[in-house]
Amino acid sequence: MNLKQLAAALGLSISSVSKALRNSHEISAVTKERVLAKAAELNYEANPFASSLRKQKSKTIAVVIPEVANNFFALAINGIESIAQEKGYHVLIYLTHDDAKKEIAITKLLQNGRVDGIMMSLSGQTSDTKHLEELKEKKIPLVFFDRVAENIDAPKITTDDYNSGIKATQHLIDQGCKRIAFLSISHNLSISNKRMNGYTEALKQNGQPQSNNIVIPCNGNEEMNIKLIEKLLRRKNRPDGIFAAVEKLAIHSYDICNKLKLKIPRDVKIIGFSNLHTASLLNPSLTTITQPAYEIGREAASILFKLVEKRGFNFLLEKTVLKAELIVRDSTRIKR
Amino acid sequence: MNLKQLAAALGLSISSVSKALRNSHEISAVTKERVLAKAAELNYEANPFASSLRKQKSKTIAVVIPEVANNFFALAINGIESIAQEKGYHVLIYLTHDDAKKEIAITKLLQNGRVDGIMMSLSGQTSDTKHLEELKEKKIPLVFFDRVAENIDAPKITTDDYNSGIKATQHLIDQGCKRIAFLSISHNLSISNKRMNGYTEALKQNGQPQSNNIVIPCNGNEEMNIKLIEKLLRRKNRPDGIFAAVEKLAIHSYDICNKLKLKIPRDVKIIGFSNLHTASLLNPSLTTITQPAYEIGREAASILFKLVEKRGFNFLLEKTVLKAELIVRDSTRIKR
DNA sequence: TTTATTTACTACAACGTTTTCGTTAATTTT
DNA sequence: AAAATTAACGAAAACGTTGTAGTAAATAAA
Repeated sequence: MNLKQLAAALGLSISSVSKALRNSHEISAVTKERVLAKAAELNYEANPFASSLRKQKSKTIAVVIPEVANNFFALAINGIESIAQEKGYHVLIYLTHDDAKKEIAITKLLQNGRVDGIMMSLSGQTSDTKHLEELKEKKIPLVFFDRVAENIDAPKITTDDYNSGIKATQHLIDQGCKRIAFLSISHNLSISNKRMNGYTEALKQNGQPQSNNIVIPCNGNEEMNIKLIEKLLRRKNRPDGIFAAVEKLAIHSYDICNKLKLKIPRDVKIIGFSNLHTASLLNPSLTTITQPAYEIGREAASILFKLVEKRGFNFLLEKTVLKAELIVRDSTRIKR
Repeated sequence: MNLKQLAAALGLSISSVSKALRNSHEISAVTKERVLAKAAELNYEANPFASSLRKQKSKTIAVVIPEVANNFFALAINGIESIAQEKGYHVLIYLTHDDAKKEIAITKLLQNGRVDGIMMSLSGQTSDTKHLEELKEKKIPLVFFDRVAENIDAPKITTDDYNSGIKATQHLIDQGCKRIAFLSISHNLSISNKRMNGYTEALKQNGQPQSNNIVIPCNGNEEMNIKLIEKLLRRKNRPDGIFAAVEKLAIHSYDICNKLKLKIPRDVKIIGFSNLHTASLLNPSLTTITQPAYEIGREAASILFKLVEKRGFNFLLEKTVLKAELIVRDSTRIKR
């Protein structure tokens, strides 16, 4: 069922039917009625590829993220999808699994007009950003969220990672921690670095010497991370507080504490960035810095659509910073 | 950069270049080389809409699921995406949020050739399946996974829900439970019904009268579900075992036990279908029936691509049943 | 009444591919 | 050497839309 057949069934020209369907003023009201009725009757739906080809618009956006089995990204997708559905857009999803090569391959796929815009959260392995600059050169609207590329000129939606880093670290200090370790992810990621800077700053503010900083450079490799954390907790002067830059590292820390028979929070207090909805049910419940993931998704999508719909407007390059929340639970509670 | 420009740059006709790019035997080896080189140099990528329009193929599939902030679906997407990436397909994602109306609206969107195939897990509110029949009528390849529509003729990938239901219930019985409640979701969903049938069967096998069955009909509304579960646990002869058809209901049960100061597993033992990766870290750790979500996604995607690529082959209507695993943890452990 | 203007429609040329069908020239077969 | 085949390319017609540029008839303005 295409325009041609529909037009034939109506005894009208193809162009008239097309115009009637998009409610052009060139078509009389009665004819529009007839066309709409017939289209509904024959279950006509415009071919999206013909439309896209002709209009040079795909009504589709891409979401490129490291993974989906992660509450933060899942919630962000929820937010993105809600806006996309409102606006009548379609959402393509691509997973990098924190692999820079995949990220590059994916951006290649998106250079030929398949999508009207891209929302992206960088892979932890991404250091070279040539592929992102290519997207900018091709004028494809691009918005970063959470794991942003600082050196690329594009809107960025994040949380206040630096302040949250301070808040988390200060909280551990307030709970009596003397030796606090920071579990970082990829030094390529600004979120990791900002959270770390917050950590460093909080220690400094509390008069701790730089030499007290313990930064564990975790990365994409799970097994390696687990080993690093285990090694950390086996040190003779092991930390009494852990600040995990990311949910997974907090979970690993729990596992290893269990393995090593270390009691949380008695032996080690743990805080982590996390959107785990079972944080309160963990044993012990996990103190978290929780990001407004859903809102981040919605905000990022809104901005992307503004870019998409008002092309040429490049005034939307500002950063949007949303507030993350410290939720204190048992994993950092002082045992009475 | 399009074929025309590329052809001009090469001094060849459009059709020759097109053929060279798809490695046609009509083009000499030397010319092919030249074309490939130039295409790479000029960074040529075929316009996907023109190709799709011409070939009547979109190289895109749709994944329609209730939600993404759920480990089962997130892992399934991982599986789907991994196969799609191998095959060079793109993945559109649509969330129904367990709303039948949204599901219907989404299927409408997918009827016009936008996708070559659809993978679907039904919303819990879906009772009428007319919209699914329409997809079948339009000959759009369709594969169900997990939350399948029994009455629609399409490949279905599930886990052995009935047997898992028996296993879960038997486990509770073995752990000494005398009054076991089943928290169902939507009576429209065959997975819920099958799990319930397993529950019923296990009770029967253990000589319990039908009147001992306690089935709580939960549904999409969270607050309502929480109230139902709370009411259940406030009964004077409250159950000493809960079998949750779905992860979220198990989590709610934990919350309510906390609220009512009921000790798990002492007062109530809890088991649930779940892919929660923190199940072992909960307080107490949660006994689960865990589905091979990633494999389900991969299997469903593989079958879909077979349907897509060998159109007309309708022999692939069989059901695929994968095994779910009972993982015993503390929430059902007999206290010594 | 003649000339503008508006109304309601149609023809047709894109959009960028792919593919069928020609068309030469070169090669092979008789 | 003539005929038949093959190799390598090009012209042109789709695919299904949309928008521009007509074109009649009807209405309004002169």
